[in-house]
Formats: sequence, structure tokens, C-alpha cells
Amino acid sequence: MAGRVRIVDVASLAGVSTATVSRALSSPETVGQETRQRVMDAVRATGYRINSAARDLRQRRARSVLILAPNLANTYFSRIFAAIQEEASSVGLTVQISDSRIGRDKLVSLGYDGRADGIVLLDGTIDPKVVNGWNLPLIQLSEWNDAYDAPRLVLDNPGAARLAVDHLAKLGHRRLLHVGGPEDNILAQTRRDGFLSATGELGLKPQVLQGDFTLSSGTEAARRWSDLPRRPTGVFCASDECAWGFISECVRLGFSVPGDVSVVGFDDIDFAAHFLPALTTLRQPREEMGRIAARQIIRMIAGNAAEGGQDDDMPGELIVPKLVVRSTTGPAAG
Amino acid sequence: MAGRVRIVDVASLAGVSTATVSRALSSPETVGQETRQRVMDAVRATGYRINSAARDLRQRRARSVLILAPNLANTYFSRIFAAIQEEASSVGLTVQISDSRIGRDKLVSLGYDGRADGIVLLDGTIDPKVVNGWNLPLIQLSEWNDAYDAPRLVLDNPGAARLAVDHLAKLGHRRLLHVGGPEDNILAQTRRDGFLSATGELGLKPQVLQGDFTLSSGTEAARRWSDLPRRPTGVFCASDECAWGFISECVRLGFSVPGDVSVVGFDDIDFAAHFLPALTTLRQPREEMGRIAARQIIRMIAGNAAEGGQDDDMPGELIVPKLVVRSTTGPAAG
DNA sequence: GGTGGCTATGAAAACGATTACATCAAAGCG
DNA sequence: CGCTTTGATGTAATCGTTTTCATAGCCACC
Repeated sequence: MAGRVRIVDVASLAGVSTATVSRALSSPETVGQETRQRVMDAVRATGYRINSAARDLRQRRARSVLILAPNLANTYFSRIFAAIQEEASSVGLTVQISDSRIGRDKLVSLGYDGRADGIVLLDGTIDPKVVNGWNLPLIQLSEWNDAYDAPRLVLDNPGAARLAVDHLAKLGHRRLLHVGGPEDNILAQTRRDGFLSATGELGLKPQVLQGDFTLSSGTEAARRWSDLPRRPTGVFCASDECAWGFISECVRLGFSVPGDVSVVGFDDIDFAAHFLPALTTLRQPREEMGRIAARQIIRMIAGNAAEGGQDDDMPGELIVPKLVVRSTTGPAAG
Repeated sequence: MAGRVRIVDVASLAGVSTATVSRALSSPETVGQETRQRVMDAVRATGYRINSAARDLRQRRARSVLILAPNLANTYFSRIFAAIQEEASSVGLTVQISDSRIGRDKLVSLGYDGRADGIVLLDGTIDPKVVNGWNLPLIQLSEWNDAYDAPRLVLDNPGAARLAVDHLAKLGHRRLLHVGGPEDNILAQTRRDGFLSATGELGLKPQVLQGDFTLSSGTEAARRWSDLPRRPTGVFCASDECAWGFISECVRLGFSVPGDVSVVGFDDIDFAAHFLPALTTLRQPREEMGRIAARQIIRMIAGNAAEGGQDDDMPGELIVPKLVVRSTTGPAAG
């Protein structure tokens, strides 16, 4: 008795109207004791399950949040997804996930088609016209874009870079290198800028190589590093993957870490503590970030439904990173 | 001019009926050249976007597939998700993702609420009554359960275990250890059984420790290994994470890999090639698996819509693993 | 010129819930 | 005892599409 049971079937079995069934299910207290029981029995007997499409249409809401991220394969996101999903599920919201690089038109639709009533956006490179055109509660997470008209929850990236630089400086390193991320990425930009201003203030000699957060870009950077005339002894990479790519290639090239070069990563992925040597890095509390963002979008959705479209006061919460010192950094030689 | 534009608005602007607008959008060839043009112009002028809830209700389909996986935070899945999402998106399907450990009742609803018209299931531990009760196209991926009445796409796990054992045996290892996964996991079971029968046939001495696929279970296993009287020299771990936990702890305890012990992992995650030493492992083509599964569920959904519920002939496609020899395995001493 | 077969369109009935409004009985109150 | 209030229920409109008919115009063919 599955799939094709409608609310009228329940109603007729219970000997009441569909209105009563609906009420018995969504606001039981408005329905008589005995009637409620009859309805519940009928529901059980028929195996009735609500048809969400019908309810969504009538109520003009979807009980669903949409997560948009560039490149779902990136393991950086998985913990965030899990946290969001958990929070959302706990208040009865389902979660849709889409790659944010699916093409402008599809993207526009996602925010318009009535299937989501809130968006968690992890991509700062989407055309602001598209983002601001969606008429939905939205929160920016991790990445952001000043042109988006929505609250954000992001890490203090410049502060994190400063922590890395200070750490390396304190160990005596004077020639510092940053292996950054893609030029159009806001995280890459702010980490690099933080690196440059921190080194500047300390009167250190900064150099920058461009990468793209990946293992192989770290590997590539290591080769370029080894060709440098007076090799930097302190390296700050924009991601743990990049850092590990850098380190493993250095070792293959016959250098020692941290003997010849100290390396700081970024993110503190699960493997960081288990690499050999264990990676010094900046911890980004991804699970917590996902959780907070989820709670906020849930509040915004609820508020939106209640107050009718009043946007939040758009606070920009700043998550503070933490330096985790392990074994890929050590005192500068000499 | 956003959000509140309905098909009637487009229709009246174009001076046609809603039926014509609908047709112009979904089957343009059935609509007159000039009318079509007028409709398209009106769509553009109003910024009309379809309301999916209404369409889903009317068509009784959701253009959406649901992915169910145990523990979304597990990075093993991310590449699979990405592949599925990509395939799904290319044919206009959206993707919902949910943790499969959300509680029986929510789980039942997910398959019934009309929001998904196909399911990719990556969890073999769900109550078969629930799974078989869903009246939807479904495919099992990676994990499976014989009681599920649905096609599956899985790796040849026993075959993979055999590859690992043969490799270690060929290197001269006689005392072999398997660090397995959780007892209730079908992957763990079949890999362990494959290990046991392969070692049995070769007349080798097998031992088994239980783990749970994680880094820390590998670490723990390494400690237990080091306490063993006559330590096994060849180790086969049920996942790369576990293998790396094992190796890094061995090194910390003062052993050499592969000098004192050879280790084979499972999965070939991105890091495997970049660990120091690089990990010998069994490659599981996760992206390809996701892609094939997605294509199949798409076919099943299409077939379902066309033929009206006829299930597939339930083929059980078997993916063949490949041994990737790197640097954590070497000849047995003596 | 009547019949049949196109093609292009519109009117209106679905799809399956929720909910505003009406109804009716029982109860409270002076 | 009339009048209002309250609580429980039913009736029917509604959400925004798609799709089945029905219709109308046009051409062609014997």
C-alpha cells in the first residue's frame, strides 16, 4: 500500500475531511482528541506520506536549503556539508547540494525555482547580479564577495597569515615565501595580502609564487623554490594540500624539512597531524563554521517566513584561526 | 521584477494562453514560429522562472536524485558526489544529499515525499524493509546489501584483497596481517574474507585486527602490531587512511617502512601518491563509479517514466580494482 | 464541394496538499 | 432564556503548472 496514498484516502478511511487530516498532522492541538486518534490510525493503516510538492506549492516554501560550492570533490568542504546537513535535518529541512560552476542560467534558476528557501554560498566568484537577484535568505560562508548583499561567516584570513609569519619570524626566518592560491579567489587574495603586510611590518623579505591550493601546485612550487638563488627558509602555503605537495617534493629533491626549510600550511585537515613530519598549520574550524552558518540560515528562513522578507542586519561574523605548531617548522639555520 | 512572476503573467504579456507558454518552453517545436518568438520575448521581459513545486506536482516527478551516504564528512565520498552531481546536472536533474543515519522515520519519508525520483544508496546497513518499501528507482553504490531489491555497482572487494595478498606473497612475506573495517560493514567483511581465503590458498599465516577505516584505528593497530610476538611483515589495510595511520605510527615507534614492514592500503585517495613514502594501494575508481551509477539511475528514472514502473533486470556490475605499487611495500627481510 | 488530416491554439481539468471562511453544537453569561 | 463565545469540523478556493480535449483554420484530395 505505498506511494499512491493521498490525503483524501486517509480522510475517507478516518471518516473526516481532508482539512481535518491536514490539521491533525500539522497542528494536532486544534483537533479533537478522539478524531486525532482516528486520523493517526488511518495514517498508519494506509502508510500515508505527505507529498511535498503539493505542500510546497501551497505553502510557497520548500523546507530545504541549498548549498552551493565550487568543486564538490574538494575534501575541504565535506566536513562543512556534514555539519550543515546535520543542523538542517534536525529542524526538518532537507539539503540540496550543487556545484556552483554549473553555468549562469542553471544557477539563476536554482534560486528562483521555489525548491530552496535558503542558500549557503561557498563561492565568492559568482556574478553579484545573479546572487543579489535571488530573492532568498542567503549566507556567505568561507569565501565571500563584497558585492553580495548578504551576511557572511568567514575566517580572519589576514590574521591567519600574520600568525604564520610571526611564527616563522620568531624561529629566525628572514627570507619568506608564500605559495598562494588562484588570483581570482578572495581567500587567496586576503591570505597573500596578509602575508605581504605582515612581512612588510617586520622588515622581512617576502616572495610569492602562485598556486591553486592543490597538491600538485605545491609540488610545482617546490621545484621553483629549489631553483631560487637564495632560497627562502620559511614557507607559508595557502592550503594544507599545497603545503604537503611542497614538502613531499622538497624531500624527494633531497632537502630536509624543517632542516632546510620550514613550512606552514592552512586548514588543518585530518591528515595534517599524521603526515611525516606532522604539519604545522592554521586551524580552520570547518565543522563549527558549517554549524553556525546553518543555524543562521535557519533563523533567517524562519524570520523571513514570520516577518515577511525583513533581511537580517547583515553581521559579518569573523572566525579566528589558531596556529597549530607541529613538526614542519623549526629554527632557521645559522 | 523577480520571484513573483507566474506563467499567466507571461501569457498575458505575450497575448497567448498559459498552455501555449508552457508548450513554447517545454516543446518549442509544437508552437508556431512567430508565437514562440513572442513568448520568449515575454519570458525575457518579465524574468519569468518556472516554479518547480507546481511542475513537480503536476508531472509527479521531481527532476531530482537523492544521494544517501553514511557520514558525509568522509572524504571518500566527495569525489563520488561530484561525479554524480555533474552527470545529473547535465540532464537537468538536481541533487539532494542526506546522511543515511538520520533516523528511520525521516529516512522513510525521503523516499516517499515525492521530492526525489531516484536514489543512489551508498549505505548497506539500512533496514531492507525501508529500502524495498521506497517505490523508486534505486541503485546501490560501493556498499550493498543482498536483501535490497535493486541493482548494484560495486568493487570486486575479494579480488582486490587477493591482489594485495599476492603482491605481498610475491615479495616473500609469509606472516600477513589484515587491519579490517567495522564488523557490520559489507566492504570490511568481503575484504577480510578475500584476505583470508587468498592467504589460505597460499598456505600463509593470516592474522586480523579490527579497525574502522580511520586514521586513528590504523594508529591503534600499529601499536598492537608492535606488541605481537612474531610480527607480521606484510600488512593489508582496509582503507588508505587506516594504512597511513598504521605507517605513521610505525615510523614514530622506530620501525622502518617498508624495511621492517610492508603495507598495502585501499582506495588510492589523492594523498596516497604523495605520502612519504608513497603508499602502495588498491585503486578504486571513485569518480568513474559515481559517473556510471549516475548514468544508470538516470536511465532507470527515464525508463520508469516511460514504461511505467518496470524495474531493470538488476545487473550487478563489478568494478575491477587495480594494484598500484609504490613505496610502502618491499621484499621481505631474509 | 465534402471529407479527412494537418497544425496551432485555447479552455479547463487535473496534480495533492493547506487554509480562509462558514457552520454548528455546546457552553458561558447576565 | 436569548446572545455571544468558543471549539471542532467541513466546504471550497488556492498554490502554479501541465496536459487533455475541443475547436478552428487551412490545405489537399478525390
